[in-house]
Amino acid sequence: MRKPDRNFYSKSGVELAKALLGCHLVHSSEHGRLIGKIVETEAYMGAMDKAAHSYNNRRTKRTEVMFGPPGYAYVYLIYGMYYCANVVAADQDIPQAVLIRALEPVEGMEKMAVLRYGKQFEECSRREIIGLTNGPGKLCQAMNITGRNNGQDLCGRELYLLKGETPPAEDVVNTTRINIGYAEEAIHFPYRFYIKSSPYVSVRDRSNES
DNA sequence: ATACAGATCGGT
DNA sequence: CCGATCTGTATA
Repeated sequence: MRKPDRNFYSKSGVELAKALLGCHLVHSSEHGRLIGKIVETEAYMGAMDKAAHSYNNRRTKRTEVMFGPPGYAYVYLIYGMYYCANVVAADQDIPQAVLIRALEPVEGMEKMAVLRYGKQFEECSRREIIGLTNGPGKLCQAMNITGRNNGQDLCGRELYLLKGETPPAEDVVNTTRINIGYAEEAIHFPYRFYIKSSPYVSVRDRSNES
C-alpha cells in the first residue's frame, strides 16, 4: 500500500469520504506504529452544511485548518473529553473535511488495549475488542491521536494514510450522519459511508441493511 | 466577563 | 436516558 499524494485529497468531502473507506490510518510515534483500516466516515461540507463547524464559512482559530490545503489533520476536542479526527478535503478556502468514525485495528492492538482500557489485549473480551475503535472518540484514544496532531500534514511521517483496496459497491452503505440533531435540513443529507460487512461500524442503519 | 452547547461515551 | 467535563464561540 502507498501513501497517497496531495492530489488524492483534493476532492469534495463526499468524494473523499467514499475514497477513504478501506484505507489504513497510521500513527507512527516513538512508541511504535498503530494502524487501523477505515470502515466508517462522514463528510462535513463547509459553508452549506449546518452540521459543519465551518458552516457559513465560520473561520476561527479552531476551524482554520479546514480553510487550508487538503490532506491535513483537523483534530478537535468534543465534550471536554474526547478527540475526533478529520481529514481536510477540497482545495484552499473550501472548508470541507471527513470525520473518521470507525477503524478496524490492523497493527498495534496490544498498545490500543492499554491506551483504551489500561489492560492487556489478551484480557479483553470480544465486546471490548470491538469497542477499541468503533467510534470517533474511541479510535482517537486507541490510536493516541490528540490535539497535538491537529494541523499535521497527512503527507508527512507521523500521522498518515495508506491507500487500501476500495470495498465493492454492494458492501458500502451511504446514509445520514450521527448526532447532528441540531442541523435542521442537513440532518437528512446522505454524507455518511460505512463498510457493511465490518463489525467495527459504530451505528448501523436499519433501513439500508437487510 | 459570562454563558452555553457540543461531529461522544459509558453506565443506569 | 443522563452526566461527565471543558473549550470554543458568541453575546453583552
